[in-house]
Amino acid sequence: MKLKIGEFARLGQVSVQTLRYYDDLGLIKAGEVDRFSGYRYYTLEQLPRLLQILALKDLGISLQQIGALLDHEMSNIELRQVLMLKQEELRNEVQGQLERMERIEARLRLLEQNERVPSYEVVIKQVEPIRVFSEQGKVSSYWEVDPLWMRLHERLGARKPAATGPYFTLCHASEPEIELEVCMPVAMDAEVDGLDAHVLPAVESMACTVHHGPFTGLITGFTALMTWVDANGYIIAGPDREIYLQLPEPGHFDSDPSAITELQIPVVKATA
Amino acid sequence: MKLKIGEFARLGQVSVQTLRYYDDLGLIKAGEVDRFSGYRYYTLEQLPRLLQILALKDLGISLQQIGALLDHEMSNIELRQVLMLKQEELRNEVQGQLERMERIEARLRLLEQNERVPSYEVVIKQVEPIRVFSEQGKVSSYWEVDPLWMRLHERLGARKPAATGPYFTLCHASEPEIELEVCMPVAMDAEVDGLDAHVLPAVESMACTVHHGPFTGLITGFTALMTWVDANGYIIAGPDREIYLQLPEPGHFDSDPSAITELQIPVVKATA
DNA sequence: TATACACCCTCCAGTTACCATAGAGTCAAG
DNA sequence: CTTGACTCTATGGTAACTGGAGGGTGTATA
Repeated sequence: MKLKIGEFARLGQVSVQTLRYYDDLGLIKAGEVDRFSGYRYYTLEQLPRLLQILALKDLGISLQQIGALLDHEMSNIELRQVLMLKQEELRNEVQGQLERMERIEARLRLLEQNERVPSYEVVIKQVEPIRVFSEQGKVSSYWEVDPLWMRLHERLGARKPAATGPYFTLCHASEPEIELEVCMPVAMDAEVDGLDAHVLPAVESMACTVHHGPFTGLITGFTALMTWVDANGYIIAGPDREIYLQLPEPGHFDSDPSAITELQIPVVKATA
Repeated sequence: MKLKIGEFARLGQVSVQTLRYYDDLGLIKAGEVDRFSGYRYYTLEQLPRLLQILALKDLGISLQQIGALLDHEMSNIELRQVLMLKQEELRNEVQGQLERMERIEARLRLLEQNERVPSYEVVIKQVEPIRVFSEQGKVSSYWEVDPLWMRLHERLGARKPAATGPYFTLCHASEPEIELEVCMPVAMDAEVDGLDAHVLPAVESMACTVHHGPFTGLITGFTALMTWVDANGYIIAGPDREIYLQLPEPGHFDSDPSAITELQIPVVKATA
């Protein structure tokens, strides 16, 4: 009693191509192949093997592994490990998908209010430790930060080391007073005698967005960023940063539309 | 201020190849390409677009759709639909994955007890309606089913229509008495004058396995099937079927190892 | 000025588990 | 003998990249 491939396929609830594919892979060879026509013939005895394949595939195991398994090249201790790994993988995937669903919800809510594609996109990055020369101080307004830059400039004097990235500002506190730190990133081994640089530790997850336009708009950028952070179930976990990717023309800080500034806030997932 | 592809990639936290890929797709073209070296140069102004792409991708939207979206070929009503569809899709996926995890658990438990790959694989199929000529009756034991077959045979006499599949038995009840129905599947339009066939309705989900060996072992097959059904959170929802894919040699029902029988039980997912 | 080294280019192959199609051959019934 | 359902091989496609070969470019240092 031989079955043509189509009949066998129906019994196993798979497509004919799939069977041919498995044949090519050697996963389940046809019991007999007609020498002249090339027709594959299967027997009912092969059905259990096909079903085993489908069952294992259904658990998410790759065809390669299934092959190894069925040819007894894999002990059931290994199978166990594979299964537990798969489970772990699935757990993570489910977790990720749930988070993605949350983000979609947030986006849909945003869409309710806003008409167009939002102007601020937020991403979560990891940030490496950065070594900086910096100058910290209290200011009475965000526009009074210049003196800090000048002090930094003076301190470094002529022996300025090379900056390894754009300058930025850290905001340590805004209440009761605004406390800022202006930073110039330098190489990990850079030294200027008599001055000490310090290292900002790495940040696991940093919510980031990019503001495009004059500094007067930075506040809306921060607002959008904070809104996102909140809507996506994060909480703030450190001083935020303002990174001057592209400075405005000197003297036009409030009007040059070509300025580009990255806004960053360290966050952690709220565990509620 | 132009950025080389590597710098731009770092800002967006993507790989250089990815940027080149997106360039090929036209998703985000380099702002300038050196005519001679072929070097791509990006500007900071392009960063927001890249971040938008990444944000949308992160929501699970395909690059194609993102392209359409950013080029304003897709209204935000459509975006909304896409997002809601995605959400639905994710919900189903999560559902599926949770079920898969359950199956893996069941398999792991099975592995605890059993040493080898299990001898019975279970699959869930959909089953089409089947038209049958059948003979129903009560028997005192599963070995007393022969008379039913003979009655069916007699009734059909010489005017036997062609069977459209293997013969099978339905088990309507096993308590207090065993009530069986022996069936011969026929075409939907087959008629034998004076006899009426009836139609077994389609079954949404049928738990199926294949028993390979003499009939005496059928009981272990059914046991395995029921165990699986139970372990995977299903409950029985109709009469089971025994399909004689390959009958044993006549007179050796209890010993012929080449018999192949498919065991089927209609089930529904337990809603607990 | 030479050279080292990091960076960039294009093109191609590979990943997974199949599906679709073309063009040709085969089988069983009427 | 034809018809229609089936089968064969071989190739190309899917999504979103990754990796590599083989070769050119840009800049900082010796």
